[in-house]
Amino acid sequence: MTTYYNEHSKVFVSVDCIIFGFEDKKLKVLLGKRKMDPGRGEWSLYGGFVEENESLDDAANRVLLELTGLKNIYMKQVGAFGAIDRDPGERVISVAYCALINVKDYDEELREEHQVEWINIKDIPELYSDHNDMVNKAITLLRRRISSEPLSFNLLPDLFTLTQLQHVYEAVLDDNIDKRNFRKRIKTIEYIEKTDRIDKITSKRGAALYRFNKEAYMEDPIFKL
Amino acid sequence: MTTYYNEHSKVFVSVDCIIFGFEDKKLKVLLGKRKMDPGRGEWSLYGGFVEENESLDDAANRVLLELTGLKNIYMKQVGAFGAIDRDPGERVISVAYCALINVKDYDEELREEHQVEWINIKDIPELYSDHNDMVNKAITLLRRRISSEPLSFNLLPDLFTLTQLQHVYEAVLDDNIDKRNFRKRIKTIEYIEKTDRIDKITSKRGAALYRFNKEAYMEDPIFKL
DNA sequence: CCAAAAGTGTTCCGTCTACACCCATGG
DNA sequence: CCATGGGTGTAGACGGAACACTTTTGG
Repeated sequence: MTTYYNEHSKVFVSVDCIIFGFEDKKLKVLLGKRKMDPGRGEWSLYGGFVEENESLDDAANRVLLELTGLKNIYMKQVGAFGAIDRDPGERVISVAYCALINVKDYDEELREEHQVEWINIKDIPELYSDHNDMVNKAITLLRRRISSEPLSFNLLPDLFTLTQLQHVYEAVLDDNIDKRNFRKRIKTIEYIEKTDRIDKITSKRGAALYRFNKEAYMEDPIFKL
Repeated sequence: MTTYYNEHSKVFVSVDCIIFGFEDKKLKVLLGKRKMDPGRGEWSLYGGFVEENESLDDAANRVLLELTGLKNIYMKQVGAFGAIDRDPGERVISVAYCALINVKDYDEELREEHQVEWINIKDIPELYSDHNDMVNKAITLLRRRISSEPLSFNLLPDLFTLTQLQHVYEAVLDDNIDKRNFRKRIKTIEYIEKTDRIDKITSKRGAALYRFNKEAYMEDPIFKL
């Protein structure tokens, strides 16, 4: 093996996942208590080390799969965190990734098995290492992007009501939205399609179910809400 | 030394700098030909390895200082690049950083000594490894941010004319801007202050010089242009 | 005297915001 | 029959876009 860079030092690289879910009209993050040293017992994001045979993105997807059993999930890099002493054990540079999942797709047993919990973003405790910074940066990015990219649908089932969709925006942006104005805007977006299905769970009258037509969006990928 | 993570592998981590400058009404990037193997002779960003005694941000600032002699420069992380084979030599994960400098602050001799050149972003050649991806991502971020953060001033001298400022926006956004509308918006921004100095270099009539009052901005850091 | 860049207002149009009532149904 | 959430339109305010001429002065 040719060794070009021997005079330099190698470091551990990890990935940490900020996994967002939407439940009970609130934006939540998956957090657990660390099951290893250093930092055993502290609240923490779920993460893992990057191995030789995988890219950063692959590592993030593997970690997400390990935890949730879910594949082909929306994931985006949040940034690299590289303070010297960020990890109390050894030098570890970590790359944070943000994922958006539909809470109902996550098997409850698997969640309990990994001992992670959905924590409201307004009630996030002090976390291990710099994980609070990671979560805050992820929230900032999510807020900035949710109005210019069709991200919200990742937090909902395939079929959703307009009220649910509005609640997602209200939870992410932490602000109230006028119902009529919201629905007016949705009507102008062709690829948010009304289906003939009716949701009777959350209302007596029943609410029309909509779907995001990804193919139609892809033909003209412009999103503004 | 306690070793917690021995079962995992370490990798080299580098930083690469996308250094933007504004010259001749154009947005440019500092590029040079690689002076080491692998990839010797290929066009490339300027970079360096992250050492044990420095954070990622420190490493990026050190590399920038090595190249330009400049300190306290606006720098922002662009993202981590971690494909397995991105470096043809060995596994190297690289974190890209974007810097904005005033071209006139960069000593020409130092520039020639390092054999780097200002290349118009419209004429960027094929670059080493994934450096084209890094540059493209940096440009995308810069475009997104220049209208909501006071970045443009970093590309200009302390005193600048409104025409110069407009040219910066036109170069970054690659679009023409209406002069009257532009100046109207500038007038509403209190912390872009007209000075009593006149620039007689680029016009016979002379143009008023303005400055960005960072202290005034910091008191109420809202920027919208 | 003329070329070259600086400087300056108004009108129009589209977009965003505020706002309140009726509808359908399950219990 | 009533409590609960679903669904609908209009008017006024505001902000962005289009647009052309006068001023100054060095050469």
